[in-house]
Amino acid sequence: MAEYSAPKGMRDFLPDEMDRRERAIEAIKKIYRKYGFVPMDTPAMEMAEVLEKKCGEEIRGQIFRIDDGKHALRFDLTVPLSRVVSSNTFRKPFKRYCIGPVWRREEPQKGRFREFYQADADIIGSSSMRAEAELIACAHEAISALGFCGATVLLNDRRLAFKIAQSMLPGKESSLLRLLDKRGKISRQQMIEEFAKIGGADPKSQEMFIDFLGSMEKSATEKQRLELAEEHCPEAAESLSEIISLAQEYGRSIKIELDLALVRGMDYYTGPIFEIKLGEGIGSVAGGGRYDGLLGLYGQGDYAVGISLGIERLLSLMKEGKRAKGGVFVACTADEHYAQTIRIASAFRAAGIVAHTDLNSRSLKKQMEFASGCCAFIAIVGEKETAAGKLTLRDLESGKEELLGVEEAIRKVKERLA
RNA sequence: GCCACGGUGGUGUAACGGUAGCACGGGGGCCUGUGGAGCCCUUAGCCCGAGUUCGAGUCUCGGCUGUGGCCCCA
Repeated sequence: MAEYSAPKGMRDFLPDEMDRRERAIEAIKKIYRKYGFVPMDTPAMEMAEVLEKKCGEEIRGQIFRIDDGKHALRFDLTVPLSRVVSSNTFRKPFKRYCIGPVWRREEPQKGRFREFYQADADIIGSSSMRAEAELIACAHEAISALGFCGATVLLNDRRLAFKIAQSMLPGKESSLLRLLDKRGKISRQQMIEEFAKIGGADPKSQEMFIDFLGSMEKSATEKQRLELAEEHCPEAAESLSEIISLAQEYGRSIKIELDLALVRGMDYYTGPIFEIKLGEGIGSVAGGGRYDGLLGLYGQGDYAVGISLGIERLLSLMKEGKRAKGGVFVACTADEHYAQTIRIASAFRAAGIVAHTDLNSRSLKKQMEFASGCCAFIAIVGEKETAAGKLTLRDLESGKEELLGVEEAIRKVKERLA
């Protein structure tokens, strides 16, 4: 056990791990850019009052405060975005992405850390459901770019959920929504008991509640669920059906399920909300929704909708891949040849090939040993090579070696690594 | 914030309350220009602090931290 370790809930990313992270982040960035999102980032810390303005009590207690509470570390990427956009003029719709760390002071556990990365894409300035559909399609594509297939999008609308809750337990909507969110995790009997606890003890409410649970289970088809939505909140139902039909046009055969009990945590959502999950028993890997009210808290209000990919969860589900052995180790047999070694390594690098040189003046044997752990080739530079203006290129896998000019060697390496 | 179980070199592990060992990894050598094997040397550890005891890695308590669960969330 080291005397000093990373702070609680925070991690060091060693090279193999970091390599996977960077690859995943690059893959996501590439998709976001393809959909026209531009990069934008904000500081790790914000004025505390900015963060406190709109976050539930739960998150408030998780904020990392510094400077006697005057400043604090951002707990998500959406609130800082709202601050920036509400006091700047961007051509609308403004579409940005941001991949970076956020901090929450919680008890660490599976898939949950005190410092973790989110990959957000947001659209500011569009009230149309086209924005939702685009975000869903984009996130779906990003997730499949990471090698996951069969992702399912769960879709609901805050307005609808609220209306339904209101019809059953006026005044206790948020408790009821939280309870509905547990559906599937606890038994039906427990659901009913919990429902009674939060105020639905009378037979009439219970009947409505059981009725609703039953109708959700019975509504096997999207059409039936939409009809159920229509009954409670026509405007939400219209939005939902629009999102579904638009999303189908992205040519990705995106599987969308209406989940009338989907709630999501952040209380700034005002309209459609969505999550993406990869399968039963695996938590969601992305979530988002419309938060039209948030920007107005910081200045100029505007429409806004966003989605956030949970990098940590996605990475933990990805197969552990070893870094590929690539590149060339340019070995040097004696100090007087090191200058030539540098020149040859530089030539490889100029050609786009990863090149190492021996920094520790070690024996050729040691250099071979080291090279075999990370490289595909070793290029030996010694007396006879320097004299001939060439190098000995050895394929570390086959063990074959030959005396080549630098240009030939580069061609050979490229051929092999292609 | 709550609950359960853990914490021995960098990693993985062993040691009845009695000298902290082993393997892998790292560095060097056997081998002064050719790797993956073998052998040798070396490096490096009982999470922290109290208590019980002649004596604590081992028992007790507290803290820190890790894993998992609850809550909540990504």
